[in-house]
Amino acid sequence: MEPTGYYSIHPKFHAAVDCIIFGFEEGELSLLLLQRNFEPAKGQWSLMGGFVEEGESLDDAARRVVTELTGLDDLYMRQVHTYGEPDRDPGERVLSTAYYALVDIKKYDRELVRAHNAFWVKLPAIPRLIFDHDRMVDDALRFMRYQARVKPVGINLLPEEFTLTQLQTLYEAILGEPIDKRNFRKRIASMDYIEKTGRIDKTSSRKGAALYRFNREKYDGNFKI
Amino acid sequence: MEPTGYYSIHPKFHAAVDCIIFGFEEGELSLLLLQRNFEPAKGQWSLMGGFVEEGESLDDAARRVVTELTGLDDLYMRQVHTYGEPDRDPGERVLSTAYYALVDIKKYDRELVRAHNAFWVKLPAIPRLIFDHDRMVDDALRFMRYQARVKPVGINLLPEEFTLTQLQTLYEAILGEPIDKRNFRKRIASMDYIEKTGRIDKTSSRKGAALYRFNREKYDGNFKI
DNA sequence: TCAGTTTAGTGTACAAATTACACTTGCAAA
DNA sequence: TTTGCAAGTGTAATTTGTACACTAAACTGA
Repeated sequence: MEPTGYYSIHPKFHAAVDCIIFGFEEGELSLLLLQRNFEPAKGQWSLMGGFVEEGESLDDAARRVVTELTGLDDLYMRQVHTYGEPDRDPGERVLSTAYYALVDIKKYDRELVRAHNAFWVKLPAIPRLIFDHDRMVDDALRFMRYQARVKPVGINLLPEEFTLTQLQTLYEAILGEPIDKRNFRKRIASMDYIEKTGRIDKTSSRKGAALYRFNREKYDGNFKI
Repeated sequence: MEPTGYYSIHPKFHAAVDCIIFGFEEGELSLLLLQRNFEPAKGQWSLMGGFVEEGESLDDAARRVVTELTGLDDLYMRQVHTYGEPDRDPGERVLSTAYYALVDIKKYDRELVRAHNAFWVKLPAIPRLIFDHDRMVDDALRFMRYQARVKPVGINLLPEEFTLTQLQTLYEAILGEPIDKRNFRKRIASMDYIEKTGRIDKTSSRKGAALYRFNREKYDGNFKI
């Protein structure tokens, strides 16, 4: 179609994806981080990442990388930002696109995670990360918080069925502030796409708590931004 | 530092930036678009774009590209998204990062724009664009609208000093809906970082309208979101 | 000079949304 | 049967957002 010479006078670069993998447990957000037992930056902490391959879209690369580490498919992932400073990777020039992923922390493949020398680290205890990964985490967290304020994305961090107390604790963790229980439940009650399953969770209280579920069809029908 | 072999087994890609350049005139948002008199896709409409060069960051590349076209420096620009589908450019594989820029439409360099065969096109009249540039415009517009709702970014589309009527017309154009004049002025009055200059604009009314200015120091001091 | 035209500028009442706040219920274990 | 524990529930006050119409100033042209 076009003369390939048009493109070939311009440089090419490695393209990578780095994934900020969020989990939720014990009332706190966690990240799945690698203590790198491989080069470059062996021994240091980093995000899970990987290079984009021929014929693979950025989104697919990000998905592949998270699946490689967790064994999970069907992930909620969103692109955050692309980092393109010439010296951001001290080895060679690499353009890296950050994605965040939301994961049900009960479900990941422990073997795969162990094999990668990866660990869930609670947010306040995040160690210093290599390159510009600290900044990626900041940006992803800000973006995820924004999205959680306007869409029920956080639900992807919980199991299929969850109690309202779990949901509230999750939102407190995401937003970083306590929420009034009655106001919270009033708001949830007004969302018809969060519906009672009729089943009861007995693990965390003697009385038992009603289990709820996210109804995607009802939600998509409403599309309140 | 690291063995370069680590990187070299992975493919490299062209990296481009494409810029959604917004202007504001006669109560409407416009985009600065190219009617391409060069390959590829000669004859079709596209965004202004360019390849990322060695040693140049993504942000710098986007800035350079907009400056090449408009002669303007000191631009308000934000990264929108990176598009990485393998076949998005039918010529060769190119990863493209979209940026939006806000430009005072009174100030650009007409010679440069003419030389590039570029034209300001009002939003509702945007033609079909090449590749995935339509989607880039959609995404940029959505992102810019969101930002305009929470920060006074739109002010970058106006001259240094502006009347409240201009500002209201701008926000009506950005949000795509009419705004009540009294409520609008009430809201602006509560923002101490939009301050009267004491000067009067006589061009658009016999009575004359007070000129206002954005005070960055006061705004940064407040950091409301 | 006076009537007409044009845009700037101003306040109040109502509705809606958000916030603050404390006790009762049901169940199981001791 | 008593105790402990988390689940579940309503109302009043405040804040925020929305609807709405006239006067003021200055120039123009008859």
